[in-house]
Amino acid sequence: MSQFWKPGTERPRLVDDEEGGVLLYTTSSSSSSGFGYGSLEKQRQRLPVYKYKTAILYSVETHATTIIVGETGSGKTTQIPQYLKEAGWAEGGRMIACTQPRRLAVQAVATRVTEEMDVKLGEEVGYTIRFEDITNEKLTRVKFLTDGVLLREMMDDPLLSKYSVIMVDEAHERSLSTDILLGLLKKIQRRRPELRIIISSATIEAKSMAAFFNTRRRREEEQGPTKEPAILSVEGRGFNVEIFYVDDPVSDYVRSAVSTVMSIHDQERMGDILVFLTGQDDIDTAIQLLTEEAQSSGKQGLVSVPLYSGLPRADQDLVFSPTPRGKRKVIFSTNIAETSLTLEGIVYVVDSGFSKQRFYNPISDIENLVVAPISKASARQRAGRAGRVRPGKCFRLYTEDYFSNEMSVVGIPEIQRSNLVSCVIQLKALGIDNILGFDWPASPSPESMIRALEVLYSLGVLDDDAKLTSPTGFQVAEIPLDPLISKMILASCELGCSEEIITIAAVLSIQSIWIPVRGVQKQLDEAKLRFAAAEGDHVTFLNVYKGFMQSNKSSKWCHKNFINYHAMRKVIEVREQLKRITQRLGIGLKSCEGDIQAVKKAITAGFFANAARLEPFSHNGMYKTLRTSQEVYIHPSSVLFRVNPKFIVYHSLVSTDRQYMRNVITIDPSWLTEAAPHFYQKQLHSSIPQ
DNA sequence: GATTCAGAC
Repeated sequence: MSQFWKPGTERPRLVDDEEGGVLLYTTSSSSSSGFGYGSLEKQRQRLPVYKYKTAILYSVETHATTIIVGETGSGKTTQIPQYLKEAGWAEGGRMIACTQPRRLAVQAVATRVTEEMDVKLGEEVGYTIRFEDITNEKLTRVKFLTDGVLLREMMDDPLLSKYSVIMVDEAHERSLSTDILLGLLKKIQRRRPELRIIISSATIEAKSMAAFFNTRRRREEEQGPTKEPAILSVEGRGFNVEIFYVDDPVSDYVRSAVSTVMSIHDQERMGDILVFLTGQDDIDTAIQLLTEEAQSSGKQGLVSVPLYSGLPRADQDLVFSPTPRGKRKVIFSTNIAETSLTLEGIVYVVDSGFSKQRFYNPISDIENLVVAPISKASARQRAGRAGRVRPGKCFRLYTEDYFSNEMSVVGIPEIQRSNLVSCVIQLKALGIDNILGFDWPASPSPESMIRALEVLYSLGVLDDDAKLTSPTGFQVAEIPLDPLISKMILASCELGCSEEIITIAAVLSIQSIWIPVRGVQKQLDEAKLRFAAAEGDHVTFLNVYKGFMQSNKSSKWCHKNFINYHAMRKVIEVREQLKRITQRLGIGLKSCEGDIQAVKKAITAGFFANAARLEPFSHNGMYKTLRTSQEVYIHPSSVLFRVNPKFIVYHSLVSTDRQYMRNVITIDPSWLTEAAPHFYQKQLHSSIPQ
């Protein structure tokens, strides 16, 4: 698909864009290979953060916590770890850590810093992300890592004692793992007064971060660093972006976005356009509309490109290919372009004012994906995307009055919108007993916490005192997956089908192994039938995995069978990791040699709470969950769709117009009481006929 | 016969 590349020319490079996003250069002129040490050093000194070097180092020396407010392009991410290193914070066997929310950013920043320091990656400077540890225990002094990896490291070293300074980058994004990490770092600080924390954040969040880390008590005699956090601001290097609003609210933001693109193309000078929409549906509709309108009005020179994370890699690459001469590229994107990817050459931004967000309802225990208004912070971030190469313009498809008076200042932190089962078990594993009293940067609702505790208790992971059980609780915590999946893996060891179950676990932990196609639905269904198992989707995954391995992991084979090759590579990676972990836990892998009943019993051992029963006289395939008698249906993508077996266990619910069960297997209801007698005791004689 | 924003161990 990358037809814009000439063979033999350089492919795009990943380069840190100073804010955790990744900028993809396509021109060889920005390659650093042409620069010697001297000019790299000059480049470093030209970054805005350079002027603040002394102030930053002084503040870190004298304050337990320093908050750096750094705008786009300030250079904070690449420079501050180097300043700390130069100032001696990595001496005496200590290390400097810098966390990022995203893997790609970790790799890009680490690579950039090794170039600037003229060292080899994995020696003095290294990085760790899942599946990839490019560090050397003896040599590495500056380490970049995802915040999720740092959380995992705490399981072995709860006080993170090998680090002298921990810099948490992009804290304003308030991702789940960043918030957990911040809460834990505050606790560690009390035990390790010598530890320094640097939090880099956007303006809007700085004050609340400072309040959170302010542990100074009145009249307290202070020793060591000041407890009250310091706040330092570093200006960015973005260009000015002029903001335009609509006069009246728009009723259809997709249509409105398309007509805005048309008028930009008509009236504004050259430069690419980035349009923020909510999902694949919006994006496909918008591209179709734009094509039609351009055709009917005879306008030429527009090249529209979709961008969302589920897009196959080859199609994603189109976004980074240089815009052909005399053409204007229009990128229709989800939120992926707001923080995760930085696009070069964008001069105009069209902001719909919406994004899809996950919300969790602890009462019904259902996670929903809904189109919701974005925050002011997001709107500013989106607008900023227009000012990276020259002054730009941002067209907001909402009124100025709405922006000023109705938009919330910041979004709801992820921790308040999520199922907390994984989070709670992680805290428990770190010895935090009083989960409900944990000091968070933003507290999740008590209902969510209690629901998580209930689920973990029902899995046998927590005991009556809400302490981790031994060995089950500790083992489940050790496995980096949803605790329900981890429990399934542990059960499979006893049932002698762990070889099969870790394959299923790996498939369930990635989005989808099928190619997301529209229009060729029929072929996809036929391909699926080749692997379909009467027992259900999980067993079907085993058939797919077997076929993939027999094809010698062939991408051609995947293509032929409508299977996502990259997803299968990931399945293999996760599976390898699970293999290592089970070995470490001392539970060997065993195959059940085709005894599918054992496999289904293991699945039931983890997912017994997700059991449903077909309504006796249902003509439309209506099921009711055994636990809450909720109305649910088998998802049309399941191999058991329209088969409608009497009793099933599902992996997850997706709710649209109905509640659909995704990934289901048939079960014998007696396995439920076998797997979780405590859970199904009451229902034993009422809802489960024996 | 209907779809899943983004991210991570």
